[in-house]
Parts: sequence; structure tokens; C-alpha cells
Amino acid sequence: MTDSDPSASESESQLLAVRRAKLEALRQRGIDPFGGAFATTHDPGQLRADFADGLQVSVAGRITARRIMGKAAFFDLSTLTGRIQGYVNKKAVGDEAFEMFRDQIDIGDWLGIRGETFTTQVGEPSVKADELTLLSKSLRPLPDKWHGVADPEIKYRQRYLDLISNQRSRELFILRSRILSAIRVWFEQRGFLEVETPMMQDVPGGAAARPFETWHNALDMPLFLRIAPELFLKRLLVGGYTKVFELNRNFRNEGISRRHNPEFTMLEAYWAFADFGQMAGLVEELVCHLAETFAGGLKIEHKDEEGNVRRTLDLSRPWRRASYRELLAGIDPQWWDYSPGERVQRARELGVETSPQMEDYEVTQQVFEKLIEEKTFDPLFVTHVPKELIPLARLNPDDPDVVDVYELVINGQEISPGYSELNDPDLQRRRLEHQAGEETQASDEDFLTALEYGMPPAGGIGIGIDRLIMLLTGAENIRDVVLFPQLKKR
RNA sequence: GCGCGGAUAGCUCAGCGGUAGAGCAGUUGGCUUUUAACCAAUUGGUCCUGGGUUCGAAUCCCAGUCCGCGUACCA
Repeated sequence: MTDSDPSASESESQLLAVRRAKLEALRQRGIDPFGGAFATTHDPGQLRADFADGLQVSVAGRITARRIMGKAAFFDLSTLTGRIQGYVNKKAVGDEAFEMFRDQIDIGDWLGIRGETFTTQVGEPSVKADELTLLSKSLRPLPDKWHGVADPEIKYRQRYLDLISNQRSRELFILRSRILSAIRVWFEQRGFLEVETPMMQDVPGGAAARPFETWHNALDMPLFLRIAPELFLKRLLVGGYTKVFELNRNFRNEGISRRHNPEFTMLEAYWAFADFGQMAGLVEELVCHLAETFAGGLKIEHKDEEGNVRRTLDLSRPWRRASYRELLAGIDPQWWDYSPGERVQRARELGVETSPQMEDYEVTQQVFEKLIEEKTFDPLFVTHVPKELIPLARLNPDDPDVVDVYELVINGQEISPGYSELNDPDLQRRRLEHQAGEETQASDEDFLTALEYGMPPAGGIGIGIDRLIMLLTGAENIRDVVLFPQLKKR
């Protein structure tokens, strides 16, 4: 008995054995416990929404609750989108079917019913079953019907249990799907073409991050999972595609945190003949559109577990714009007058830790992240950041120490960078090689060759989709917006 | 990687040196319009793992595992 799971305790074994015994009893009755196709007229949620008495219907779903009352029984049939109550009584379905329902059907089983709709005395829309069809027997007990799954480890490792038992999780992932779809439609309506570029690259470029490495056997060569699609999308600009976007996964072999999953969803879009200012307008318009469509407006309340408002984001336009230089001057008016050594000292005084191997611009960046980015919740476009931070962006014509970019910060996180893209192949080569010397970004010769054929001036944008969904839904942890977040192997 | 916290029945949790508990789920009985159905009875435990302290450890100490939070890494 249940030797399939030697780690099960005796009590768990008993629960499993009971279900196995029911499975056997069903087979004794000549019923296939794992049935096939079942034609439905309605989804449970849809039937509930369009309910009227006296309809002949056929619905299927998982049994999520069961109330047996002697010679009759009520049960809830649920799918992802809703639930409808079923009713059986002994007289209507016959002794055999009723006994099967009473003795061998459990919470968790998938069931199809045919019958007529009616409303009970307490006003519950219901289906009186003439016929019951077992679609799939569940062999394990479901989580608590009232509290659902609370253990985060179960939620993430066995997401299906979370989805079965927690309505908020069900709704959140439906919302995520709709947001992704709306983003695609939004870009397509503006003439952008969705493309797919390699996830496996021989030079992992477009960002400074440690890649995952793998091996292609037939080609006998190493390959890297991409850290960004940027360099391939720019090849498409060279190829004459003037408006493209890609919405898919990036992979970075770095730490895991509340804001970081090793694989995450990124949108990148490139718009020939535009610049970073136009890209800023684009992301502002898109995020407001999504907030109005999916978050009930431009003021988004983030709530804690008890439903208390923890924070309200205000996305009202126009969004604040400030240069990197002036933001740091807001922390300390003399910031840019200090020597590098003084900046390290000042950072420490401000409570920002730096490490000895940090370059001067990295010390400043650290102060920016801790004292500005992490404390900024309403949207802020940070413009004209130091050129060392972004080697793929165009230098500002008036101040060649900074690049023509914005970094959009919302909800204490960087949500979206946008650049005026660098299209000078010689300057691009020098800046990448300078970076490569510091082991931050490998130089991609094929990309540089492509630029030599001529890339149109273009605006580029990246949007961290997981973080965008966090800010739209109020999720505090990236794991709550990724169906199957990465966890350590048990 | 480092610091802090957590792990008790299938699920949700209480217990915090002195005989392992509750609700739900399960099982048995009753009940033909209930709905967190109800009523009665009942099964179920490697108290995460391994050491230690103690007359006695779920409880205190040490180490490990996994999870969470913070931190580090991080265009």
C-alpha cells in the first residue's frame, strides 16, 4: 500500500490508502476513474455569471467542497474562473450513481455533470444533476479549504496547490496574462513588430551580468543563455526593421532576492529615428494605460496581508524628470565638487556602504541607488546618467560625460531604461572594449560589424515586466508574480 | 557568501522544560434545498535532521537542511 511514497507518514499513508481504495471501488463499478473528453455547455464561472433557472446545461470542474445530507448532496464545481454549485439527489440519479458520489468521490476530483439549472431556497444558483461523469480521480488530499496554502515553500514548489486553494493567486496570474497580452496589442497598434531573437548566444551581450553557460554538442562549442536581446534587436534595425519589440525571458546567473529571479521577463523595443525622450513618452503612456485598465486607475494602493493600505503609488502625469547630476546635488550640493576620496568618505557619512575596489562612478551610483532609487515610489525619470554606466547609449552632445538616457524608477525599483541608441560603430567599439577590459561586457564583433553597415538613429526601451506587474498588483515579492520561481533543489 | 527569523497531523495553527493539542480534511453513524452545512463518535505525529545539556527536551544549547527577511553580488 502506498509504497510509491516511502517518506509518507502513517497518517498520510492512510489518507492515500483511502483514496486508492476508492479508486479500486470505482473500477469495480466499471467506471474509468480517469475519463476522457466531456462536452460542456458552460464553464462554471460563466454559468454563474449568465445564470437563469431551467436551462439544460453540462458543466465540468474540480470538486472543491461537498455537503452530504443523507439522500441528497451539494457540491461546488470549480475551474480557474469560477464556481457553480451542483446538487444530486438519490431519486434523480439513482441509487448506484448516488452511492458512487457519496462513497467514492472526494474533494479534488474532476467531475462533469449534466442537468437543469435551479435556484435553491437560500438563493444559490445550482445545477440539479441527472448524470454524473467522473473525469479524474484525485489521489491526494487538497489543502485546507478555508485557509488555503500559506506555507511559501508549498506555494512556490507546488504552485498548482496555491492556484487550487488561493483565489488571489488565481486572479493574479490571470491578470499577468492579460497585461502581457495588452502590452503586445499596444505595441502592435503603434506599428511595432514582435520578433524573436536568440536565447542561446555565443557572446552574452547587451548588459553586464554573469550568464548561464551551456554546451552545444553537435557544434562542439559553448553557448550562453542570453542576458539581454539588445544586440540582436539592433541588428534588426540595421536590417531595416524600424519598429521592433521582443517580450520574452532573460537569464542572469546572479543572486536571488525579493526583486530578482534568475530568469525574468523583459520587454525591449526599438524605434528608428526616435530618441530617449520619445521613449520616455512611450513608457509613460503605456504604464498609465495598463494602470487604468488593470489597476483601477493611476493611484494604485498596495495593501498588506490584512488589507491595510501600505502605500499608494501616484502615476498621475506628467511624471517627474530630473538629471542624475541634480538628484545627487539634492543629496549633497557639493557632491560633484568632491574628490573621489571625499565621495567615499561622504557616502559613509550618509550611511551608504562602499567597497574599496569600487570605481569613483560606482560609489556615486551606490549613493544614488540607496538614497534616491530605493526611496522613490512615484514615477521618476532619471536622465543623463554617467556614460560609464551605459556603454550602448549615445553621448549627450552638450556634455559628453553623460549619455542621452532615462532610467525610470517607480516603487523603489528601476522599472525601465530608455536610450538614444549609439550608432557610431567606431565609438561603440571603443566603449565596449573599455568595458570589456573591466570584465563587465564582452565585445561582440559580429554586432560591431553590423553597425558598420549603418544602424539608423533609434530610441530603445527596456521594461522589466515582472517588476511592472509587481507595481501594478502590489506584490512585494517577485516570486508572487512568477508562476514557478527558482528555488533551491530539495 | 554573511546576519536575523521560521519549520509541530494531509492543510491552517496553538503549545515554548513535566503524559503532543485544536479547526478543517479523512473514517463511521444520522440527515432530500445546504453552503466555512449541521449533529454525534473517531483515526491520524520522525514536533525538519543529527548531536548535546537535563531525572526529564517539541520546548534550552551546537551543527546541518530547506524556507522567509535583510545584506552582499547585480547596466
